[in-house]
Amino acid sequence: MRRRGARNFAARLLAWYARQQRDLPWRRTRDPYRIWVSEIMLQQTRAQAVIPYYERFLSRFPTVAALAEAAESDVLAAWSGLGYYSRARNLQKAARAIVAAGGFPRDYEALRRLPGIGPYTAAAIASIAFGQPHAVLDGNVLRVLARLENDPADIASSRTRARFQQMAGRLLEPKDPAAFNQAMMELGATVCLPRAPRCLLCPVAQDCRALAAGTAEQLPVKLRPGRQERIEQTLVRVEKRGRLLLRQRPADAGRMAGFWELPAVEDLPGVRLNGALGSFRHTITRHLYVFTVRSGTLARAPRGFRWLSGAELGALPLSTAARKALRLGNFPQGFVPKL
DNA sequence: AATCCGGGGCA
DNA sequence: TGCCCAGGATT
Repeated sequence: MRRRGARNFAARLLAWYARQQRDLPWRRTRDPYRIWVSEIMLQQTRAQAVIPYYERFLSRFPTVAALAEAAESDVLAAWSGLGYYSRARNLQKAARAIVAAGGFPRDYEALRRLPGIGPYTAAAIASIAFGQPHAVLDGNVLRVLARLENDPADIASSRTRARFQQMAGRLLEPKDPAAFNQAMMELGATVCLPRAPRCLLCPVAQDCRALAAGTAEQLPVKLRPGRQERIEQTLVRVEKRGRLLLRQRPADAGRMAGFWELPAVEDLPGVRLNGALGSFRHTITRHLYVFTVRSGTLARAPRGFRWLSGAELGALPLSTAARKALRLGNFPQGFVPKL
């Protein structure tokens, strides 16, 4: 980059990546569909968390056509537990657009027009699946670059991001954009860690101005307090003849639309409450929910509710909060909520 | 430019 | 407990 030029930087990085990269399932294919699915799942989600979902999702929907033809509830059920469910809806919308267009888009601009594909994902697919010279900029790359340049700018600001995007583009090795991009992210994920970076193992330590200055652990700078809000709520598990009372969130609900969840106590006028089954915490973005779960009885299902068996639950998108609530007891028989 | 969207893993 | 994660859409 500076002292020795971008070429030598890329050479050191790529040599390291060739030896030290993790064996991840999406690195064993060049199928654009599989690359695409992996990139969507990896948005704001760690690789280790993605792996089991990735394998299951692809065995369930092996091709773009299979995904396009599926029922949305099946797609959501396969995504259930991964979070950010608009990713799954947009993935299927995009699959239908790809089928309608007659093929997978190959260039950055066309990829960028698909729902759920922003600047990062378009660059990732264009480079990894099609070898095009677009530099990715994700949380890992931002951190690596801030440290390489010892740059204290706020990475939450869009100006800083635009500047770093240019920087990444200058460093990019045009002979192998796929490996270069993945190597930058791999470095951030396994060596250039947010706290306690492993600088002794870093293949580009000689290029790093933050290491020389002793500021690596202070970088990157990210302003934005974002206070957490605490919300307490009581959920009720109402059972009748081996079935559980659940309700489906409306299709136009802002978050987790279409997901099945347990009723809160205020949703059930006339419910008779029994003992407490336990409590648990559940964080959604910046809200900390503290749920208490009680069992209750009710003669008939109120409007919008249904009685569901354990087998039926298994095939439906179930909120993670509902799963945690069901783990507190033994209902329904034989149903073990995955988590 | 600020907010919202899930959920888990880590020190 | 707070922070971060192969971000994107909406306002």
